[in-house]
Amino acid sequence: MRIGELSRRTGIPTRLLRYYEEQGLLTPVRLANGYRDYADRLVDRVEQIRGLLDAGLPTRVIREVLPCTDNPCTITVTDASDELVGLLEAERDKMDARIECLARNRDAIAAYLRQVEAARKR
DNA sequence: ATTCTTACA
DNA sequence: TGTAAGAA
Repeated sequence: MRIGELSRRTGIPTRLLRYYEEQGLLTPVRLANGYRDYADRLVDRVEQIRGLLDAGLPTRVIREVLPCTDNPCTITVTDASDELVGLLEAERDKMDARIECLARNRDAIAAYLRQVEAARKR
């Protein structure tokens, strides 16, 4: 499929799909006319990338972790560099911190909503 | 009509 | 990330 269809199927603007390619996150083949040709399986890949990006991981880290997700993860475990491990540990900690922050805000909002509900019944 | 590249806000 | 210009 060409970039337009992939964009429709993933909800990601074509601008970003080209950007992901530039960052080495996607590697579509080229048609004779120069148009990018994306394999169907790349739809999942794009969703994968979105998830990681939304989680706050920088593209340089995703670039190294992604190949680990679609291939049999045997060789990847072997060549996990100390640097990558450190990067991922740092990302994990950031995620933990954000989860805690979100949980607090969620609880605060939930409490507020309960108050609103109680007030309406009276 | 679609996509491509490059460049700028 | 969004948008624009010019070419294919």
